Amino acid sequence: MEREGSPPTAELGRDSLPSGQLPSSSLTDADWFWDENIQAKRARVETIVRGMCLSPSAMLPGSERARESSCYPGKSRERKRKQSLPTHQGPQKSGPAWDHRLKKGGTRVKEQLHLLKQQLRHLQEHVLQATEPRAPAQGSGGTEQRSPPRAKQRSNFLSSPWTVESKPHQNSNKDICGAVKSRTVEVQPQAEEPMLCPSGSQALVEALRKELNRAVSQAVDSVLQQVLLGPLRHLTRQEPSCQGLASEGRSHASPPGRSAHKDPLALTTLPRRVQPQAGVPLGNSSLATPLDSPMCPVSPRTVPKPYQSPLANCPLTAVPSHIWENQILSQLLGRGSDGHWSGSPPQDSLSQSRTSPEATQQPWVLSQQQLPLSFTTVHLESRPLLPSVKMEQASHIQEGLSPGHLKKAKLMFFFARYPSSSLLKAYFPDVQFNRCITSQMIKWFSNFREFYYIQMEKYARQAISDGVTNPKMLSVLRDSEIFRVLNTHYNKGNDLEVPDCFLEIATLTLQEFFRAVSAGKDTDPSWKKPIYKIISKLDSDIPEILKSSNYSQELFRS
DNA sequence: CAAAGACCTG
DNA sequence: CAGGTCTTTG
Repeated sequence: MEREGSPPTAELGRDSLPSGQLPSSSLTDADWFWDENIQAKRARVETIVRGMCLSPSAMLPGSERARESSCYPGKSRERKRKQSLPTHQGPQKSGPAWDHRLKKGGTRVKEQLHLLKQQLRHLQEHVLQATEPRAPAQGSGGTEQRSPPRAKQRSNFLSSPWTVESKPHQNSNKDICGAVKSRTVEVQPQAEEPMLCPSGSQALVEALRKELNRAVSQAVDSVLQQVLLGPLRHLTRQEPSCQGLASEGRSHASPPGRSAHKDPLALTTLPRRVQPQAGVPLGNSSLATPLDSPMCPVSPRTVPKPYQSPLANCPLTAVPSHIWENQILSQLLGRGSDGHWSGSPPQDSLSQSRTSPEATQQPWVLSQQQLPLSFTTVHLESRPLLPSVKMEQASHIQEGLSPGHLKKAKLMFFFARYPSSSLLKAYFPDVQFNRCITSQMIKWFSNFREFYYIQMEKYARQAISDGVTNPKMLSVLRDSEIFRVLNTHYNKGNDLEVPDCFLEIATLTLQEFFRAVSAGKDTDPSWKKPIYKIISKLDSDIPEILKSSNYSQELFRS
């Protein structure tokens, strides 16, 4: 009872920021090198194939969005602390020797590679068959534009005054949602491109065939390497602009007590270092509707829908491809591998950044934007071709929790502060839940909240001592100091663009703390409880992409 | 009384 | 972040 009031206040001095830390270095040189290398390969393949058939303008949004996160904020990152998770998981720890797996997997994978190659060849033939009859019919005139402009997605981040100014380095999230891109699957849709070829010129077809062959082989190689080295590194890139789509239609829930804050200044949370840029209406944009992007729908604490309507614009709901991809990788992997080659130093990242926009695309994203019909066709068609190797699809279900899981949990915190255990289970399909695991995860979120509330209280008090009187003056914007702190804590690697809904919640929380403290409520031992209660009702739906088990792995490696 | 959380500590 | 304690809740 009594311990509630005192302790937090003690350290609320504005100086006690948990900053000044080092980046947790988890990338090995080898990882880097291979990744770049493979990216380059992919790029070439894609370029070739596309160059053959597509009118250049067709699918490119026009800007190449450099997604290389090369320039991290020189800022201090979190304390580098070993992520001690998998180690001491007490009871249900299975301590597999990872390197073993790798070795064994090596040969097996090779065999599978051959298999794959063959199968892909089959696929090509299918493709050609599909192409030839069609080409003459089409004639040279009818190259229609098959890619609806992707402006819609882009507008989200482009139009955001804050995104632009506050996080120039955060470019991991350009496209729409969707997260994982699979080298394997990706090639296939490309292979369908010939349909677009204007004329039925034999030469073209012939050339195409050659290139296809080459491309496919390369792609397979790439996949193999990837799989052996760092399966999912950089594979996923969260696209938050879609979170809103994950739910019904309430794009704009405004919980009671939440209102638009139109104050031109967000004093406390706007650190001195922020100079409003010309033309960027910093504060006057209402927090409630910062972007045209949908807000996270605030959902009452209900059971998460296991599957969102596939009718949503957001391709991330294309679950099938997802699973599909899992299967492929699983097969190649045999089981998750953790191989680290020792290799050459990193290479130029130029080639990569050049092509990164496409490289970042996900198969199912492509499918909707660029390959309306063909993708599904190929996709379905090719499926049976693959594996003679059946594999338990949910292959890498592990018992312990990996650092990747932790990362993912943190990202999830942006959407849900109080996830139920069932929600957690739904979002960690690759985790074998038991009592310990569950409580550990719950504990994680408990810790997350702790940090969160401490920060909120701290900044609220700071605002008060700074002379702020109107809670509406407070808001958490992307350039706020508190935002930086939070982002650093929950999203170190900028794996995800912090969703606007989180900013809203944070703002609200901040204001609530402000009100409470300035009203002197903090003398009450349990004065925070009402705030907790409010916040606990404001969890949003979590984007489906986060559900992917691959996502954890990807995060693991990055 | 058990479970869920907050809070404290290391 | 994990462990432990203490409260609260149902």
